[in-house]
Parts: sequence; structure tokens; C-alpha cells
Amino acid sequence: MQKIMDAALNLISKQGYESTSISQIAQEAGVSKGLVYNYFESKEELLQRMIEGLVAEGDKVMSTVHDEDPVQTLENLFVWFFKEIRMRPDFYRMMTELTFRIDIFDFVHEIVESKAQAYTSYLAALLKQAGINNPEGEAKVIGALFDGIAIQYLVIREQYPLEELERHLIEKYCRKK
Amino acid sequence: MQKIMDAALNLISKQGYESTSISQIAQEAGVSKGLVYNYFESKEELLQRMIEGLVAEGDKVMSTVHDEDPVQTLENLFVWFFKEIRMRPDFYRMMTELTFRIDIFDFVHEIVESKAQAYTSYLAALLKQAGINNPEGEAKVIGALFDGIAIQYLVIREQYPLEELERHLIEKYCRKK
Amino acid sequence: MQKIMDAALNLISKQGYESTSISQIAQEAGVSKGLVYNYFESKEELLQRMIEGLVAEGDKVMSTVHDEDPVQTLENLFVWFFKEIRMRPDFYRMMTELTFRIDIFDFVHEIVESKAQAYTSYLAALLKQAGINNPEGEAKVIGALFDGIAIQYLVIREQYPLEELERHLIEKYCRKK
Amino acid sequence: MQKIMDAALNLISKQGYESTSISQIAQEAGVSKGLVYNYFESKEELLQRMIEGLVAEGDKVMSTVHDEDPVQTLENLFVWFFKEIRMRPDFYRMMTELTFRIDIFDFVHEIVESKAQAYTSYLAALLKQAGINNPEGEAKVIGALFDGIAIQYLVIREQYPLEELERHLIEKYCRKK
DNA sequence: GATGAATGAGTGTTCATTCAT
DNA sequence: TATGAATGAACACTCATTCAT
Repeated sequence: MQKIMDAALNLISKQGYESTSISQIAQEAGVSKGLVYNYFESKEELLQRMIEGLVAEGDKVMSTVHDEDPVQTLENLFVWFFKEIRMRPDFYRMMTELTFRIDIFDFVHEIVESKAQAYTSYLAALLKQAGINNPEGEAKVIGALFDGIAIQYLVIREQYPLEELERHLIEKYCRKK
Repeated sequence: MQKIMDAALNLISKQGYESTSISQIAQEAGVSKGLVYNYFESKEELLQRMIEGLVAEGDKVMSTVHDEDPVQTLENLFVWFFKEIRMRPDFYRMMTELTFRIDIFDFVHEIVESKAQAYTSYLAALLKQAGINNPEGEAKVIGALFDGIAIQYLVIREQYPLEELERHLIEKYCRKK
Repeated sequence: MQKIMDAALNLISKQGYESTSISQIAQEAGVSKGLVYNYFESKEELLQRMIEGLVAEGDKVMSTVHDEDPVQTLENLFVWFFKEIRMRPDFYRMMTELTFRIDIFDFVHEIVESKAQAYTSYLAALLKQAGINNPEGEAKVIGALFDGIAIQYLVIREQYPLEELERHLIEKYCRKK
Repeated sequence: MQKIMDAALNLISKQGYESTSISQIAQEAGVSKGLVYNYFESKEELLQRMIEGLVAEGDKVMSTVHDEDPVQTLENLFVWFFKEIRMRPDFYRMMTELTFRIDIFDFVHEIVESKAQAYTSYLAALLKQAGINNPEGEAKVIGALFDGIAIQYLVIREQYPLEELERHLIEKYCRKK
């Protein structure tokens, strides 16, 4: 079952959902087509369960971010974000692509929107505690900035100066004298 | 022919390329399936020609951005960007989605990368003329920020505080005392 | 109109009837698709009219074969046959192919059968006049032999020793002491 | 799988390759269109595999033709030929038709040419051993004659005096005093 | 007479899904 | 639990045919 979901993520993130067939996924996972349907009712359910699993994994890691010191938490959050896109680029690439298919994958849209909102609120709260001006506006800017960094890194990969940006941002928001 | 491309953009931007059939496009455009193939050799050629046309339109408008004063040019550029995503969200949504299908739509990838590079260089030059510190690093940040703003606006649309961000950015980069 | 039929023969004999489109024929003939339909009601009618024309041409030539001397007529007939397949291989290749499509091109079947019968009767009469034993049996053998020579020549062409066979047969049937 | 190939042979031999659709074949075989593609990658592969199978069957039978006495072998060969076209007229009809589609079915062309060459060589050797004059020339004539007999029988069938010709030929070549 | 834009039924092929084993 | 044969709806694409110009 995990093998199936791994294979699915691997293929779908590279080829897209429609261009990836159940046969391909089964073959990549080393099982038969029929078995996929023992575990998942449909191709869409496979996608949904896979995404839920991956989102939960991300949540679990994110829950370790909290620290007594809000500035430290902020830094942890930044570090977590950069670590995530570096470690699971396939997942984020797939999510970005699916998010834009509004008419078709409503549930992805919902997940992404709710996560984004939660993230922005959390960020705003931290910024406020850290004594930063206009924390809500700044949270929006940081949120957009992170989305932009992610998107650029996921597309051009090795050429993208991820470390530089990471350092720059931490410097700017967490080391401010 | 224009009706066909309009219908294609409309549907593909909402459902994705694979999930949009030629039949659907023909129906939406109010013509027959066969006629689509009188104008375009294949579904992929339709996509390519459509993108080329839309990119050219964008280029034409962008060429009016230049001004003697670099700060004014910078402001024009910002205004142009926000106007673009507001006026042609379907186009940008489609492009973002296709950009991630590296294995399949190489030509989109190439267009996007070359545009991004040109845009960043131009931005860096303007920032330098405007006397801003570390113009290249700053250009990257702004580039990422704009991508992020675009992505968030394109997904959540009406709820996104686009005007607020626009004002905020112009203030920050062009009105600096 | 003749240009259209020439183009059609040329293409159909090489690619087959189904694999040759009206567009191709029109293009090869240097006219528009629509014009083809001014002259011929349908693709099948074009085929039929073309075949009728070509058969008539052959008949015209064959009518010059007759001579007072039956042995000379026989020789003329042989010479005519070899000349035909050498000069119009495309036509005979097309006819052979179509003849086998019993369920579809009934009219070809009919033409071929009636021609074959006429030919064999004529041949039998000549052989009888020439004093040959069992003229009807022999006519059948010669008929089959000619079909066989034709088919082999039409398939392998240059490599086939057509002259040798021509000489051999005339020698055997017309020069008999 | 055999049912599919039987249905395909049946239909293609009567209507031709292009005029026979996969739907028709599936329907005639009593299976679904999709199943055809479980067994064969494409329509052309179906054709190729079918032909290979049928050619192999023919080869197997032909290998029983040989006898110590060359004249007896010759007679066996004649008998084999007449038996073949009587028992598998569909196969030979289909092969003849496909052989003429040089531009499209190269592999058929190759099979037929190589078989014909092998057959003619074998025949020439037998005729030589049987002490017949000009065995190579005679082999070519017999080869053509057989093709001609086949073609005529395959087109007009019941009306064709196959037995008569069979007897006549065996008499002529194998019973010669 | 001559054109080619327009149509829609049909083709080969794919693939999510079912189900007997 | 696991397989893969079987299905049928859907797809991209082709092409004979029509018709306004």
C-alpha cells in the first residue's frame, strides 16, 4: 500500500495526474493492477488518500516547530519550510499543479486554502509577538514570498540559490537587532 | 480561429490540458471537432500557437513600460504586473500549471524560464539605477514575491487583497524617501 | 478531369484505395477537393469511372489484334498482353488488389470475371483454329499462366525475366513446326 | 486469441485490411474491442502475428513433402499446393492482396518474395533430378502457372475447374513416360 | 467552373474499472 | 490477498462529403 502510494507520487509529480495510468503505477510499485483496486476504490481516492497522508506527515513535523521564544519559533518555521521543499519537491510540485485544476480537484483546493490560511494566521501571531510592525500585512508578504520561492525552486531546481535566500530571510526577520 | 483559442484557454485554464478534450473545446467555441483540425494540426499545436499568441500580447504591452526615470519605470513595471494577472488570470493559471509538467511540455518550460530570466535582469538593472543596495539579490526576492502573489491570487481570487499588496510594494520600492 | 483520374490511379495503385484520400488525389492533381466532387459524385464513382475508362482503352488496343491468320492473331495477342502489363502496371496492380475485395467492390469483380471469360473463349477459338489439341483446356492453362506472369512481374518488376518468358511462350505456341 | 485471429483472417480476406475495423473484428470474434489490445499492440501487429502463424503452419505441412524419389516429391509438392489453396483460400487471398501494397506492408512483401524464391529453387532442383530439360526455366513457368491458378481459383472459386487442372499438371510433369 | 471552410461519423487506441479465479 | 482477462466509454485524429461563395 505504501509502495503503491510512493509509486503514484513519483509518477504523478513528473507526468501529471491524467497522464499517469493505474497500470503504470502498479508496474512501478511491482504489483498488479487489480491489487490497487483492493486498496483504493478509484484513481481519485488513491490521489486523495495519498495527499492526506503526505499532508499529515508535513503537519507532524511542523508541530515540532514551536518554541517558547517566538523569534526562535519563527526561525524554526523558516528552516522547516526550506527543509520541506528540499526534501519533498515531488509532493509540492504535484500539489501546485493540482491546485490549479479548480473545476476538477476541489478537495485539493480546499486543503491548500485551509493550510495557507492557518499558516498565515500562525505567522501573523508570531510576528506580532516578535514585535514587528503591521504583522498581518507582513505575514501576507512572507506567505507570498515563500510560495514564490517554492515555485521557482521546484521548476529550476539546482540552479536556484535556495541557501542564499534562506540565509537572507532568516537574517532579515530573526536576527534584526 | 480566435473563438477556438479563446475556448481552449478558458477550458484548459480551469480543467488542465489533459482533462480538456478537443470535443469540449469545439463545443465551447460553437464549431465542429473537424474544424479545429483545419486550423491546428494537433491538440499540442493548438496549445503552442495559443501560448505564443498570448505571450506576444504580453510582450507588446510590456514594451510600453520604459520611462526615462528608472524609478518611474519600476513603478510602471509593478503596475503592469498587477494589471496583467488581473486581466488575464486564465492565461497565467494555465502557464503555471503547464510549467510543472517538465517531462511533457518542454517548450512551455523554455518560454517561462527565458521570460523569468529577462524579467529578473531588467529588474536588477532598474534597481541598480534607482540606487538600491544589492540589486541582484533584491531582484530575486521581488521576482519570487511576484510569483507568489500571482499564485495566491490565481488560486483564491476575489478574497486576495491584491490592491493592498500593490500599494504596499509600490510604496516600499518607489516612494522610498 | 483526366488529371484527376491520372492522379487517382497513380496514388491508389501504390497505396490502396482506402489509404488514398480525396485530399491527396486533389493535391496530386493540382486542383481543389471541391472540384473532384463537381466531376464525380463520390470516391467510389471516381474509382468506377476511372476503371471503365482504363478498361475501354485496353479494349480499343485489343481490337487491333485480329488477323486473318489465327496463328498470327495468337502471336499478336501474346504480344499485346506483355505490352499491356509493361505499359500499365499501375492499372493492373490496382485491379488485382481490388478484385480480391469481393464484399466491397462487386463491380470490379464482375468486370474482371467477364473479361477473363471473354479472353479465355477467344483464346480457345484461336487455338482450335490453329489446330491445337484440347484447345479449351489449353486456353485455361494459358490464361492461368498469363495471370501468374502478370502477378509476379507486378510485384517484383525489374527482376522478373519478362522478355525471356515472352519469347519462350511465342516460340512454344506460335512457332511450332 | 485464436478466435480473434480467425475473425480477423475471415474479415480481412473478404474486405481488405483497411476496410476491416478493429470493432468489426472484435464483434465477429465475440469479444470487446479492448481485449484485442490486450493481446496485440496494434492492428498491424495483429496482422503480422496472424500471418507469421499461418505461414508457419504452411511450412510445417510442406516439410512432409519430401520423398526419396524426386518424381514422387514433385507429385507431393503439386498435391500439397492444390490442397493448400483449397483448404486455406482466405489466407492466400489475403496474402495476395497485401503483397500488392508495397508501400505499406513491406514485411508481407519480404515474406512472399523469400517464399517464392525458395519454392522456385526447390522446384528447379527437383525438375533437374527428374531429368527435365531447362529445369530453371521450367520452374519459373510452373511457378507462374501456380500463382495464376491460385489467383483464378481464389476469385471465382466453385466455378474454377481445379481438379481438372490438378490432374492435367500431375499427368504432364509426373507421369511422363 | 472552382474553392476551401465546415461537418460529423468513424478509426485506432487508451485506460479506469470490474470480476472470476 | 492477489491476479490479469475483460469491458466499454472516451480520446485524438481522419476523411468523405456538403455548400456558401
